[in-house]
Amino acid sequence: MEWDDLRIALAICRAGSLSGAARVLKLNHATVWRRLKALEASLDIRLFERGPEGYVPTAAGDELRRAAEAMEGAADGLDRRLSGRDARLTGTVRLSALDSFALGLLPPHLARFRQLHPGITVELAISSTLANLTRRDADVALRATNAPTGSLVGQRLAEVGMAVYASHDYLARNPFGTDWARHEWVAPDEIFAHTAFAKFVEREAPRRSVLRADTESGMHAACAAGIGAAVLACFVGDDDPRLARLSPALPEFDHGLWLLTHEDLRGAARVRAFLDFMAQAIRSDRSRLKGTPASA
Amino acid sequence: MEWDDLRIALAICRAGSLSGAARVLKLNHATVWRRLKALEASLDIRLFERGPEGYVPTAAGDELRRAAEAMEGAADGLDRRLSGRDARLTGTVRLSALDSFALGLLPPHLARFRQLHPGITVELAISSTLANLTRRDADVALRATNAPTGSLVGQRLAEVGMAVYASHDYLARNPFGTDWARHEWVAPDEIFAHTAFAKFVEREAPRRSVLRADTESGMHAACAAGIGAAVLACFVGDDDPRLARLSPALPEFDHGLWLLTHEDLRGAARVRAFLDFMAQAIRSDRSRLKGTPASA
DNA sequence: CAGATTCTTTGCATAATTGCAAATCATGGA
DNA sequence: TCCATGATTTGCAATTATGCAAAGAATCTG
Repeated sequence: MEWDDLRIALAICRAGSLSGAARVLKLNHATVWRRLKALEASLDIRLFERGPEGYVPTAAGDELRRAAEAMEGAADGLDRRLSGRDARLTGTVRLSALDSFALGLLPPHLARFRQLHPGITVELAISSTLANLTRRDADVALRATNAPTGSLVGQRLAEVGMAVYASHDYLARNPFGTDWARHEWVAPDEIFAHTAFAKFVEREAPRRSVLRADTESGMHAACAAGIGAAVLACFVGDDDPRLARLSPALPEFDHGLWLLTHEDLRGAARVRAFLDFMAQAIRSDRSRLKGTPASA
Repeated sequence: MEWDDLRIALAICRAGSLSGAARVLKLNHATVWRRLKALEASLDIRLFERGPEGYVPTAAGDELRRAAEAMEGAADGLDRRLSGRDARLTGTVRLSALDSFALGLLPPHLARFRQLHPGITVELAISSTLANLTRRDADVALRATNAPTGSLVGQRLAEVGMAVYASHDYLARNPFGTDWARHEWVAPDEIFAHTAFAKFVEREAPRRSVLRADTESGMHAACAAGIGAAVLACFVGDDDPRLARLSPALPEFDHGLWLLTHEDLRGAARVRAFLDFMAQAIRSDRSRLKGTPASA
């Protein structure tokens, strides 16, 4: 099956005639006719009914139309990117985000933003949930906090719910439900002993931490691997089929998710575009982020 | 731009040579060469670097690859639907993979496999580079090892190169080049003190580990955040624009990447399909995995 | 109804593409 | 270093695809 024959059949679908398609494709109409005839022969399927309305796609012709449109989208997107014609907005936006957001929430949104604005390079600076590892300047920060500080301005997009999770494997071996003291725990590294989670584990299950990690992704991986229970963000835990949730969202861990930028960057077109896009994208995820039962 | 030329360029991406692509496409190699040359001329962009590794896609070549794969998915899906051959294969394939492969290498291939075989569910069990966290059974394992063990059989697909990386921010503050003893290090957690990397850091820079992690992803994130230098897989470090490579691929860390399965699963159609697909997909990434200078 | 217009289908000549074979290049092994 | 092997690049002839023009069919208008 020749891919370019699919393109020709698509043009026939759209024009409703061979000569119309030929004009659009800048081919001789005889060529269009022959290529369609060859395609129908190779597939051994009639793609069009020929009648007073001209060429009308059969059911198979409709299937072909959908596939060919997807191919056209991919090819045209490639053409625009390679020719540099799709570069209205340019520049770099530096985004600082926590690792669980960077890995669990942002990739599809960043991919979509990239499609919309291929001229904008997003530099993602991953920082740890459990520590503020760097003082690097970022144009935009996605922060789990309860209020913006300093010269940062922004908008609160969602509540981030946290809950207790454990893997099905682990639970098969440790069927203790919500009896936290009997569980083994994947806990924050000791340098983060001041966090709410660390305090929770020390209070509820002293000396039951069997593994410690310094990133939420690390704890997530270890929890999923069956080492122990952990308190994870609901949007991370609920999306992982290996995990079961053992508690409702715990209010003592709740915090807001803010999209922040520097006051003086708000007018920059690329930053504006990014902020607008990310705000809308993350808001569309807010029930998932909150971890309400509807999304469990 | 001819759609069928994109298909040819995709075959070159995968085979890494003109003659390899010609064999797959059942074309004469001279035809492949000319069609590529014509495509590069029409786009006025170089799509491949030609070197000792064969044909290696440029950035534009990678763009083309993605678009062509999407087109291929649409075309193949159409072919199957029109021929009634769709949905032959069903079932579950459980894949065990190391976290750096799971996060850095596999997602596009798994997405592609899903397109080809929507009836097959792939369950991904992520395990840590640095520890074998679980004894769960997997149908297929992607392992960085030097020989298969036990009842596992498989094929060696690539060399995985490891090298020293550090972020540009870190290097601006610590311009010590290859003087390892003066660097600060992101190192494996102490429970993994037996690994080649841990021994390397103890030998080259005793007591200079400023942060430890129990996953390669965690070390990667910390290295990228500017905490210190780290030994990372080349396919992870080279693809991260925040990182600079401070060494060539280090032979003492080199290991093979094997695609393994149980002897008794080799005949299962879904596993066979998965193995065949993944072997070809990962082979096409082999120069990236090896971390040769051409891809740095 | 006849004529004009448009579309589809076909035959032939021309142009473009492809395969074949050879020359050239690069790499690995003895 | 030489030889073998495989890959890339090039020239020529053969094959295939395409355009041109004409024949045939369908529809519309006066």
